Amino acid sequence: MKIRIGELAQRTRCEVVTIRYYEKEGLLPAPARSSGNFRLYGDAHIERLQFIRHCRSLDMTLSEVRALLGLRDNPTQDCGEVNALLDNHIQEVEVRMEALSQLKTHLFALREKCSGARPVETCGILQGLAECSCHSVANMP
Amino acid sequence: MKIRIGELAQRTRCEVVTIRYYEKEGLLPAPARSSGNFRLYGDAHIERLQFIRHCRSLDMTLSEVRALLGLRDNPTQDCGEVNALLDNHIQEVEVRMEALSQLKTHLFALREKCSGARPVETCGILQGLAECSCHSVANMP
DNA sequence: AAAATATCTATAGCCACTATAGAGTCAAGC
DNA sequence: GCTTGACTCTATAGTGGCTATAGATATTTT
Repeated sequence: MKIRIGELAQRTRCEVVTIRYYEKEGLLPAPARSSGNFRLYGDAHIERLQFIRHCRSLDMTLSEVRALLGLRDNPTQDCGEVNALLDNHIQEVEVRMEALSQLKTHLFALREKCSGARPVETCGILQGLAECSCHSVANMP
Repeated sequence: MKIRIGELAQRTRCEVVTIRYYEKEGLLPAPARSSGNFRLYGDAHIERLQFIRHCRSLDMTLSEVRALLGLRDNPTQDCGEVNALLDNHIQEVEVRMEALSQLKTHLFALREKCSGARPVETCGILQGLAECSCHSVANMP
């Protein structure tokens, strides 16, 4: 039951180029090839790619995905590391949400400064943006 | 009152390389040069760079910053465009927050699936990740 | 047999920087 | 005057996670 890259892409809702990219990055093992040099994938590939896409849908980096795949491939005593990785990721997401929330506050404050119907020269928004940089640069991935 | 790039960097809390990058990108005009070919900046540069950094701290893209600088440089009748740009940006941030919030929900649900003290083979998290991709890939900048 | 579609490789681009290499400039101390 | 060290210069490559492109081959459909 071998499928080609296009069908794999359809089944996993993952772009063809992205599949090849994952292979190059070592996340997906290089599959068998047809006589015409087309990639031929089996069930294990489908499942593994689904795993990767699911991780990505949870906004994990490829390096996190790589780590999880490694733990899957080389099972250890218990899955503490898996939990730790996930906890870590959850924390990062929370930090990011907090940053975004503050950002929104600043943006609303800035938006309040102008109602929109006056000459650019006196626009409170542009003036607000020109004032001293009162908060640090958000560093979001 | 001309300062060199290092002092400009200090005053604006912006890396030296980033200043040169902004110049290359056309956000900052090329400054005068000393006899030894060092960049020499004046007050207008300082103010402009602060404006840029402030926009960046609000997570605007450089293309948004470029647009705002353009409106500043070529004042039009009223500042409706400025307001529109900001509203648009605020909306993007809101969309991003909503996505993150859903993400967190998914992550918590996944985290619940394993308490951490069992063999990797039966880890609910890894199993959860291997199951069908039930939500789309988050597309966050 | 021809046309349309799918696949192949290799390379460049995206964003907003960051890092590196190798050379030149300048002020202070000896 | 000479060295030391801090600063600056240009040019180039790398980051992440793809996306886009070009040009060549393979397979499928008409």
